Amino acid sequence: MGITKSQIFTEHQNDLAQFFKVLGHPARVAILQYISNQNASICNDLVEEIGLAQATISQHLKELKSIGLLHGEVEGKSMCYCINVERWTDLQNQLNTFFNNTKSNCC
Amino acid sequence: MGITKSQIFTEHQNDLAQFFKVLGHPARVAILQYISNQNASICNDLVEEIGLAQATISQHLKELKSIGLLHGEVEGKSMCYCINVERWTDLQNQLNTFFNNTKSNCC
DNA sequence: ATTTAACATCGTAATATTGCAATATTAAAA
DNA sequence: TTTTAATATTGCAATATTACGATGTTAAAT
Repeated sequence: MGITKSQIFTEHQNDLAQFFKVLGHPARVAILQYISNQNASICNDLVEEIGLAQATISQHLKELKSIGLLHGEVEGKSMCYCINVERWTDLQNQLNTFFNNTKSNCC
Repeated sequence: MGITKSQIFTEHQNDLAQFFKVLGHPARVAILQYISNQNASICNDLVEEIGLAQATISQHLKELKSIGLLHGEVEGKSMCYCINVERWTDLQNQLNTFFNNTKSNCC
């Protein structure tokens, strides 16, 4: 069907999966890394750096914004995008909690 | 197009994104959590616990196996699935490295 | 040997995602 | 005011994902 049955999972499971999902595309990984190296970035730099069409980069930026990982500031005609460090750290902690709670031995 | 342009990204970016992607479905999060709580699990338990069809659970298990996170052992007619702790820890370290390297202040 | 139980795989329908061209929108520059 | 530059949005085509019924496969139980 292509539709995820979110109703049968907990809110936490859905949230966690949503975070992972947004990070689950190489363009979005690359965007985060590039912004981090530059300490900030305008969209046009990303288009040239990454090599996807402007519309496509814009879409990926939107998804990263949707989970609060990026925020953009208008700078004249440009947008300055940067990582929301507080959210970034929060997310890292959440993922580590998941990893630590899910470790187990077996078989 | 629906097709990711993997060629334009580094192997590391693609690998990282692939890990995130596999974890980016609530059913797979739920499977990992359940297996962890039980310390191991047979597929049929998961079908009852999670409430997806057997074929669907089997498919999700396959994806978790594809990144080495789970391994299954034949136990008579059943399969005993469990988390590959070594791989699990390795993955956690990789993700933390990514998070630590990608932190940045801005704007 | 048959049956049964537990999984895996296949085929398929429905929906989601990716990517881009075309077209807004917005603000500075001319 | 018109132009230009930078980004967002829309509309689509191609491919991927999710889910499940039906059908294999395998090993224990009868």
